[in-house]
Amino acid sequence: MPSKILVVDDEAEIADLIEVYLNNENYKVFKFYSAKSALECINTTVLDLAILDVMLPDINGFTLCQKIRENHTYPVIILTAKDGEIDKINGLTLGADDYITKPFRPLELIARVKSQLRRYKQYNPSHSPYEKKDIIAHADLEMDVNAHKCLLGGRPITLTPTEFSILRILLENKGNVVSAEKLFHQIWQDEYYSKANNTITAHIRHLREKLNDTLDNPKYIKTIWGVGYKIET
Amino acid sequence: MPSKILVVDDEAEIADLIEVYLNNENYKVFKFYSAKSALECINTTVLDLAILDVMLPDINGFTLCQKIRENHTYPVIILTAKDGEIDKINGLTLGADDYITKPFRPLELIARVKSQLRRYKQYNPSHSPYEKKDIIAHADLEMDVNAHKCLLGGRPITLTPTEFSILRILLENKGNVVSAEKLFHQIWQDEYYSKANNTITAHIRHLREKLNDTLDNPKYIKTIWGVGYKIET
DNA sequence: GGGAAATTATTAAGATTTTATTAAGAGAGA
DNA sequence: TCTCTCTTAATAAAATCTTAATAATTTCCC
Repeated sequence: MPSKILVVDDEAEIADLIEVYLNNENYKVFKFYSAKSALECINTTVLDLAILDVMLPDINGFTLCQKIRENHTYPVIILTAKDGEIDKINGLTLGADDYITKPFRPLELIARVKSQLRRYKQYNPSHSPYEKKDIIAHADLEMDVNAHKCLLGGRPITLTPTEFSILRILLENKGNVVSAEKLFHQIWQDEYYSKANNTITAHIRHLREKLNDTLDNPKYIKTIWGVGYKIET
Repeated sequence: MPSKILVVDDEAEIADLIEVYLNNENYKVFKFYSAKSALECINTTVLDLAILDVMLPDINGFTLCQKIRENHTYPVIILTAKDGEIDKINGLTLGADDYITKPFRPLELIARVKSQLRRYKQYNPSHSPYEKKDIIAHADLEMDVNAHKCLLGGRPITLTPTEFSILRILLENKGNVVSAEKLFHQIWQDEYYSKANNTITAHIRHLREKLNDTLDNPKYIKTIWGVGYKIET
């Protein structure tokens, strides 16, 4: 399975150039010209590396990097036109793994990408392609994230996008409680959240219905009163 | 435990300078002016990172890097006077994790060191000296903060959010007395507190009930008269 | 030191508030 | 039109807080 790489740069020529070089190395590229459009990808796709430009029109690269770090540990390479030392140090401090100044030499970029991927995957068995999970399984539940399929005891059940996301997030945090607020923010980015909002509960109900979960003895989604929901390990 | 960093450079001033900066960050530095003398250290010491100059009198930095990679996976940063693209690409291809050209800015070097260590240790639990799990244990009590679980002698007991918070705060201050007022403020931020308020006491009672604590000889939550509550070490 | 008086803590039960579930239907978007 | 999402309102469940009575501990005055 080829590594999946996120590329975000508002200068289309540069993003396109990077894409060409990465494709040439057989990587799967997810290219975006704005941070906002990239955010959805970050929250729904299992990625292996991200290349972010700092100067984006909507959200800057540093912030985007932090957003990634909230839930992921794959390497992040920051690209920038500025060569300021402070900038570099900031970038690296905020969770980036490498910092490359424009204009860069494509082959060096590729070399740094390879180096980061080697560190991330080869030297770190838990991230290696063999154990890599685009398929999340738990008990007799099985989710194929890319295919957007969900099997319950071998039988397919149809989930709406939101239901799918909720179940995926809960499974990714298997064993830990996830608050309604966190679910909300993971799914709808940083929109306003209020406790009066009942949508998460509604979707949870639909999910439990489809999973045949009873409230008094739920097999999958447990309610932790006053805290959130969780799936037991 | 401070991270252990190998520094190899035949230019003594540079090696010494790096050592000063690294010591300043509380790293333990193993400094050598030649590759040969460094080799023994590589084979006998458990290191966390290596900074290697390319132009060494005896064995060049690339070779040294490969020697390290024969048995170790900790990050290697290559230093060089040359800014050639081919060199950089070679270095990164041969197993290095980063490549910095001289003259370099010390703070950038430090930032890159930190970034590499973060990747190596923090993002990769198997190398991390401390467990990442958020578990507080005391006697036959065990709290998993993320899972919002509490085990008493291996058996799960269900605590309400407030009870959970109180027990957590007491355990975090194990050995020290925590006043009712402090508990109150930790849990309900900076709301008004009055001694007439009996809520903390009520929750303490529920907690003791669930923990099977008797008042005359409490195993967990002791009352310090006129002061507060504490859990003995 | 002994013994009220004052202070502080515990207990228990039930009212209140908070939080979660349910169900049905309106609204948006394909 | 159909599915999905979100809202509303009613209901249910659980946790929290209050009250008041009781118990324990300290204070302090003789």
